[in-house]
Amino acid sequence: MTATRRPTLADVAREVGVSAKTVSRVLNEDGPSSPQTRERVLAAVAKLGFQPNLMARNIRVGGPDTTVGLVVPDLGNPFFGTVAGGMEDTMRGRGLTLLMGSSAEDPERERVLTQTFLARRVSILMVVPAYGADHGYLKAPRAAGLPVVFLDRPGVGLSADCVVSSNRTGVHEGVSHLVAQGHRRIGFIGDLPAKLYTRRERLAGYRSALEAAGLPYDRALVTGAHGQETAAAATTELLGLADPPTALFAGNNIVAMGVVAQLARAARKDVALVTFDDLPLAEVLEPAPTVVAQDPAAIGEAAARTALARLDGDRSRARTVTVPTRLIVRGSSRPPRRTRASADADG
Amino acid sequence: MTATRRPTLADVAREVGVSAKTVSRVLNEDGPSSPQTRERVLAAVAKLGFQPNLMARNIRVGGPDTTVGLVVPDLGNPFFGTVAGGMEDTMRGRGLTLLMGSSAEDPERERVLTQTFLARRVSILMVVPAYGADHGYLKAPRAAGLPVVFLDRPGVGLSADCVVSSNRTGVHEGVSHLVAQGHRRIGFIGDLPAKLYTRRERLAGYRSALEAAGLPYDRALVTGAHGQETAAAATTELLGLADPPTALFAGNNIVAMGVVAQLARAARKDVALVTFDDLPLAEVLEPAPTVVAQDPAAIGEAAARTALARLDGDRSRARTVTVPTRLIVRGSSRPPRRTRASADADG
DNA sequence: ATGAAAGCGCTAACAC
DNA sequence: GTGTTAGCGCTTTCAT
Repeated sequence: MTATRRPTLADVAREVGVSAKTVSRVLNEDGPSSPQTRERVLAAVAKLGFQPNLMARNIRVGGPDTTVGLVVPDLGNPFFGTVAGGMEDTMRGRGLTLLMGSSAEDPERERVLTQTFLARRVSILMVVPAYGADHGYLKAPRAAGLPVVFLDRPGVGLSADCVVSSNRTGVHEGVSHLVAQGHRRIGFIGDLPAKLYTRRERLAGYRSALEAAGLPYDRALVTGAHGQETAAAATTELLGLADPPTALFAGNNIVAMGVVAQLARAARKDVALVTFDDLPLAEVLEPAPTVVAQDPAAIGEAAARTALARLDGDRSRARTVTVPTRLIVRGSSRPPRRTRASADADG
Repeated sequence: MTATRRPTLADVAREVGVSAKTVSRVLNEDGPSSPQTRERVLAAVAKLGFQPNLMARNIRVGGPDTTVGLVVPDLGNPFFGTVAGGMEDTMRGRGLTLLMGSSAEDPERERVLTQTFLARRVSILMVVPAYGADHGYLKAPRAAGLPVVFLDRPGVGLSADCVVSSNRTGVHEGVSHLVAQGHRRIGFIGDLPAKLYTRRERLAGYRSALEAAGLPYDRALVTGAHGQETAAAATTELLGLADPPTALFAGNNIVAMGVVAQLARAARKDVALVTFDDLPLAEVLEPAPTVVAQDPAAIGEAAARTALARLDGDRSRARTVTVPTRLIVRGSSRPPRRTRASADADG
């Protein structure tokens, strides 16, 4: 089996006995062409199995490639997968293809990946910023007209469009719900590192809810985790406090899974729980977790729409789109049992 | 803010006062270059923010682009996301970037996506075939040296490398486990359509396990579902039979979620369950599902390794790599309660 | 150690 | 309606 060279425009032209430009015209429905040549060109294309080289085309046309570069921290996390899906659905109509890669939450890898996207002359760049990354190096490409959109978290060192969930108000709502159920001591297990945007925003929502309820902010009740195991450990730690919380708030989907697992193992059905991000099979768990659900597909769509508007010439200043979260009340956010601690507090 | 033109090699050359080729040499560490020119070129590159145009490079070099095209049926399904992650980890060392798109399980969309990948001259093409798709059109590119690997399901109309889970033996093992627990009537809820490769293979494993145990194959116990809701309905249907199953086997992760949810809603903890694919938070569910776990990351890695070997000149005939599944026994596969039906059967 | 010219596969701009 | 020429940004080849 010899590796046959892929046919080019010129090969097709030769086959038909016309010029390359004519073939190009037929294929791109550019200028006019007689029905007959049209026919014959198409036949030759089919016969040779010709496939236009998009790279060559793009290079000549000079415009950007019809791809969208997307950097996420983790391909296996369904949250980002669903974001990508929403994005793709919105982009398909424009003939844009997704270039996708994982930064593994590592700024260096994010940078390398971004650079190869730039080298490919993507039409649009979408980035879920890795913690600690600086995006100053995107200033020039952005100034040159490349739409840049940050997802889930704002970028650093660069003012660009950004699409995030309503972290603060979402958490506020979730925590207020716990307060309304009668909880006075509510633990917060955020993501890590503590300076991560989502962590800060969500913690702010937690604090504002406490404040609104006239409840004190107790640092001992606030911790963080990265991954299911550390979230489980954090749960154990909070529940082991001298004056333990009667309810917990979990700061993202992974943390939530760790907390749910640990509460189940410890058979602590008495501890109320609200999580950020919905969980698969949530309604089946006992108790079923009350959640502040994000809408990842909507995030992807919003990002796509924003970027396409830029591509279409929108030169207004960078804006932040906030995609609303939704509180889904299930069984896990029940009122506190009256323990000695809470009885004391009430007294 | 004027849209500054992106600098080219020639711009850098002009800035330094050397020829384009010299700049090219420095950047690619091709031929020799004096330390001084090197220095000055690098400085100019940094100053102008020059970014080589990969498309232009590839076009001249003639080889394929350093991208890998991957087509999956659903970006939001973590199974495929994890496959992609495993793949990417293996590819990164070779400087390959992932082009990823969703076919939405639609042959037409799969074809369009594949064609744009071909037009981009990807180095490798990876496809999770949509049901009903025919891949004959990939013969020519494959003959021309493009490594093609099918994932999860074999391709149709084209003999190419393929990486699949050990569907048949995995299910055999899972069903045999139920048999060993004393179950005699085991329902099978596969995926749909019924002719889908994974469905057929898994059903074959079910039948072979029954046969090995000397149990009859009862068509009434075999059904299928697509999506969580229909899986729940199928569960209800099977359990409503005159002579209902005491155990169920769920044919994939989505079906599994529907079955778990329905069993929970119906409070049927007496029904044993084994699922294909592990579930998030499985250990926390009550009862915790026994599963035949796939290893999606390993599938991605195996696919990547196979394709890279082809890229490196491996011309041996197409092979199928089978990635082993693993039976994880949890609480859901308990022995049957003695019901009248089973007592009759035993008598 | 460096440069000039030619060309990768395609299309823009102008012929005719 | 079709062909010619030039050139996108880069690298190859061959000089120097």
